[in-house]
Amino acid sequence: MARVTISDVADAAGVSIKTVSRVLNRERYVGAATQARVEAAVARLRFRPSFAARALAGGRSHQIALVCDNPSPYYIHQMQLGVRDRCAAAGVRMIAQPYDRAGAHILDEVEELIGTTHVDGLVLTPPIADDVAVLAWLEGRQVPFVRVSPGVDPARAPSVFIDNARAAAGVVRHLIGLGHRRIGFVGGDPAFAASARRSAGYLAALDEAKIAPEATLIHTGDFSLAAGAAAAEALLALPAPPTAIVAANDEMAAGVLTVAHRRGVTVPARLSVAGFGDDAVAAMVWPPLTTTRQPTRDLGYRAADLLLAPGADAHRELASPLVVRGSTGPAPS
Amino acid sequence: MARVTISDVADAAGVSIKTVSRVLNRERYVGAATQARVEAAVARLRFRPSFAARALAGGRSHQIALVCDNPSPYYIHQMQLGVRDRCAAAGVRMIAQPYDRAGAHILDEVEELIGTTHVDGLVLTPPIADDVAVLAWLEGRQVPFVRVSPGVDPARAPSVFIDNARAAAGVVRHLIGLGHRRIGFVGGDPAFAASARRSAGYLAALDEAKIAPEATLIHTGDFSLAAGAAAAEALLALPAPPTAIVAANDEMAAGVLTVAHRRGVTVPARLSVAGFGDDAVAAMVWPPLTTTRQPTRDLGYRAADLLLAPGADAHRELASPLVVRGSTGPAPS
DNA sequence: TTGTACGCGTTATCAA
DNA sequence: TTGATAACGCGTACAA
Repeated sequence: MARVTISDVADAAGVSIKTVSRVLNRERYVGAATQARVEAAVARLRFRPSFAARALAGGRSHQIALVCDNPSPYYIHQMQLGVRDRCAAAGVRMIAQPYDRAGAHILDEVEELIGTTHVDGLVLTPPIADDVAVLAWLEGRQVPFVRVSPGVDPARAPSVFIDNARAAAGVVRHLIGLGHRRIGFVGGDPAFAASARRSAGYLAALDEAKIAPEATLIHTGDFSLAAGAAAAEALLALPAPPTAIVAANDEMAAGVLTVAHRRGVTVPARLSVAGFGDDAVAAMVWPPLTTTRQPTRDLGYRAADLLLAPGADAHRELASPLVVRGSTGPAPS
Repeated sequence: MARVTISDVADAAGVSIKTVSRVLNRERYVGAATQARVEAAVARLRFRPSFAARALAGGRSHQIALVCDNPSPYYIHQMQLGVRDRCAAAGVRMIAQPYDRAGAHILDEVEELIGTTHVDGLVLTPPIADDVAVLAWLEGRQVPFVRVSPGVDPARAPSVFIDNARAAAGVVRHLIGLGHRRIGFVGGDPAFAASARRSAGYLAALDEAKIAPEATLIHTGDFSLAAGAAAAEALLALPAPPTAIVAANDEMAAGVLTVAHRRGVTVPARLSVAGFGDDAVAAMVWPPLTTTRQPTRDLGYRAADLLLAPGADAHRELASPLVVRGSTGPAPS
């Protein structure tokens, strides 16, 4: 019942506690035989070092925090699993800290998180990754952190990201290649830098094909399913409705599909819908696309890697997950 | 940039560190004036007590963990937010610990979690809430924990839950009241106790109405959207397809809807679909139901309350979220 | 009502 | 290559 401490292990192995500590921290200068004895004792006693004590004495807590506040539960979940996997492999604990933007005062939350838990580092996802007050405070405290998909001041700290404009342009280009000319767009929450980039990509692809953008075909959402549905209602009620709709994330694409189905618009015979982003909702479209890419989890992997093994290239652009999702078909003639 | 400690606060307030500690822990016997001075100093210095030190010295870490491994990101997200809210109000930090069942050895994970982090308690969600090895180990270590929706041995520890059988029966009864006689059912993952209860409710309601259950109308899924879609494929291809389908959770209901739409089956004119569970995917059905209930977050609230303020009724049955979701309409004649 | 001395379990420093 | 000892920041027991 009582906690097993380092001294217990030391006694069991017949060495001093400092030696046990050396083995635990993989320091140099430990005799092979000694090391084996210690490791055996650790395993036999099921010894687990106390993070509290390690943090107090050593200044390292062996924990990092994943701070996220995102509209998509799928995104959060994949990110959590991705970061967690890499942390586990590195012997570090990830503590997930979900927030809701409504709760305001994110800086206070971060200050308290750092002050109380002593985490060794942070992974920040949008929109917190772009909160300059948070960034400044962390820099001041010299707390290591990695930004996921940074928008403002992207070179400011280590980060992982994809080229959102290029990826969005690719999706639109694909639709244009299928013969679509009237392509609707449902943009994301402006609070997320990715939204603007995806819009830019949409416009760039249209421009490339000499298609003039039309204001009535462009809507702004907030990444929620309901927003996708609302945009689709408006788009499909147009006198000249689009033959294809691109949504800035998969959840909004699902919302578009829902409305299309309800209104009896066949997809893709009369409409093509392309989502963008996580694999999450991909299964909702038809046929369900089984992609090998897991963009969000991948971002989590890389973010954790960057935090745990710094020194490598600090700004990683991941290959864009340029998967065209949804029931994309040729434009009706 | 050095850490602000209790002694700094003590100096600033002109008292001893013990007095500061008293104020922090809201102990009795502190002069009003003293308390005010200390609190002022705490605020001015932005002092944050170190969890590590508190855990070491006092045995309390002021942290609890939410351990979940669930197929639905929506569920996890709502649960995390619910538990987090209550913890924040109580001055306790929630550290979310998502797992994937594939990773096996959940007992090891829990042992390590407790051993290293010293969390003061655990919230366990299904299926971990029913892992008897984990339960036994926690009891042995006297670690407080709360089970969410326990299946096996439900009285074994404090828990929060709803009456799944009753709720499922209510949904089915509602459909029967609309004239439906052939009602399909897509069950959940057998690893989750709730699945069996929901099936039982379905059967009970049929029995009540003297409707004989048909094997071809009953499918088993795993709570995923794809499983709902697969079941719908089979059900709608039947010579005598059901006029209504009940899914054991909302994600599978969404899968059913997707397939129905794809096959040109109008909902609800020719088919009614009822999901069950989280609000999450409710918006996907039509018309979007705005319910005031948030069943999963509610479970999180209560679970946290139970853990943080024990002594109250240790086994809380929440009112069943008996909301019939989806496009339920009368049976076609 | 307030303060003093000790210990929690680990790492860091320095000596052996 | 190892071991003794002093921190780390806070709570607890006791004394004042």
